[in-house]
Amino acid sequence: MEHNLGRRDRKKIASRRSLQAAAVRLVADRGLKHVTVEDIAEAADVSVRTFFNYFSSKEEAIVGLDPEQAAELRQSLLARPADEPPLVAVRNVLVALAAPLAERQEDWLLHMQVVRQEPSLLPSLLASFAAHERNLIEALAERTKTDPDRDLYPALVAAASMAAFRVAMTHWRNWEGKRSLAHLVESAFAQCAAGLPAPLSAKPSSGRAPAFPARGGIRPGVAAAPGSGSHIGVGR
Amino acid sequence: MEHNLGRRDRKKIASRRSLQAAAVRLVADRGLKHVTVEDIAEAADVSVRTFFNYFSSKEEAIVGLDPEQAAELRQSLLARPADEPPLVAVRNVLVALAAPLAERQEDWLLHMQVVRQEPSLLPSLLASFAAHERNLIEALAERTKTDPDRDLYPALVAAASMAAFRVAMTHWRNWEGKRSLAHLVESAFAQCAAGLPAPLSAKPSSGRAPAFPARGGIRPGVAAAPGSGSHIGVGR
DNA sequence: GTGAAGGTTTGCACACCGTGCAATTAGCCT
DNA sequence: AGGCTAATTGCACGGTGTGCAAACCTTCAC
Repeated sequence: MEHNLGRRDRKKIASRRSLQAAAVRLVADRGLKHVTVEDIAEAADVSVRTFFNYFSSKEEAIVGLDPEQAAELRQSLLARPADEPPLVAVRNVLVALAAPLAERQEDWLLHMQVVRQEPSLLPSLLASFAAHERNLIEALAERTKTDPDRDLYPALVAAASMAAFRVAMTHWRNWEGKRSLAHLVESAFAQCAAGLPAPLSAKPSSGRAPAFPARGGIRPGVAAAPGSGSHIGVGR
Repeated sequence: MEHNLGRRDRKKIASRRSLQAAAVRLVADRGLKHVTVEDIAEAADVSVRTFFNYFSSKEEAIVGLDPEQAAELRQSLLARPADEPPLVAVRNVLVALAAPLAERQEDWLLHMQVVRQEPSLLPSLLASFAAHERNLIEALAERTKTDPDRDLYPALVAAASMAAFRVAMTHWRNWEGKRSLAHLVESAFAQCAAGLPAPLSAKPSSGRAPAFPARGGIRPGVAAAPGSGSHIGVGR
């Protein structure tokens, strides 16, 4: 899949990967603030200037944003059978995307851990999500033959889908991979497709019964929940 | 509401507002790249160093992230009657929040226009959304008595709500305020609550006539090209 | 009113970031 | 081999963001 490329392009890919890996590794070790671009460049054995030929910032190197992945997602979505409702089609694509992701669990969990521990990476991360979302919107608009500038629908489905995926990823990390990512994604989509009814309350069949929780508490009793800090940095 | 503060605090607020206003105004004029922190500080008549006492970056000054607004949102949500389903409660809070926002349409549309024209602001903007989302998650978890670290539900509702609001805002801007923001928000939430069914199939009772003001002379340059290169600045 | 206490503003120094430019190096193709 | 093209590198330079200490307000107590 990468073997019909010349040495030049292979080196390029290698350099990029090397820089990304070095960035993640160093930041995991020392923390973002104690890693300079010079450090990363040195670890990848290239000049600082070359680093900036690949990435326009430290953050970008860590977040990654694979350009070919975008096109692939779009293709996958358009390839789904036309009789699938949009939300189902997106779900299937994302579930399929989750499989290979789960194979490299270790890498991804480390990656996500770094992002969690470094709030200042959040802006970049979310921006990359936004890029995927735009991609999704266009693909959905094409699929449903609606105008994304006039109609809420494609933007809504895309936003809800990304939200579902993001939430699933976050919980996957919280459980440290002990629950299947695909399962979490499916669960999230199922709840969205059901209109996000109140939990624990009434069965979906009868109307929105406001008859309420009664606080049965299905939650597993496992204590834990170390006070998850909720600092979010806005800015650089 | 601000009069029981000493002169000192009033000056602080004034400085902050002044800096924000100057930032937005200057960027709207010259473009982000041609505005330095020094320019902003000068326009607000404070030193550069003082600017950094208020904001940690240019971006933060523009995006804004009002700290008191967060607490207010949380309060509003907890104040909703307990028999409202979570999604409805959030919708009502956000619709209420949209009203005062629509009053200052001009300011907000300018603000949003600046953000749209400057993709490198997107990361910061999304991060501020994320901050609100975390806020929402905690409030929802409290309301539904679920553990946000173990249960998908509060995170899902929060994410979907923010998505609905964000999409509504975007479309509001696309229509330049010609459609009521509150209506758009309600419409978005209604579609979410219905589970985002495929469009065109079942028409809502009150048919939103898709007969649109055919793009006549409205806004020439805004809508970026169809092939809108999904370039999104990730990073600084 | 006066002065101490505590907060804010400011200048200065300094490290890091990100980019344009031009020279050099290395892969590619005939 | 030798020209062509693209990547790498060094250098210079302006902008960013922070620590520190001095100067400068408010506030409050006396």
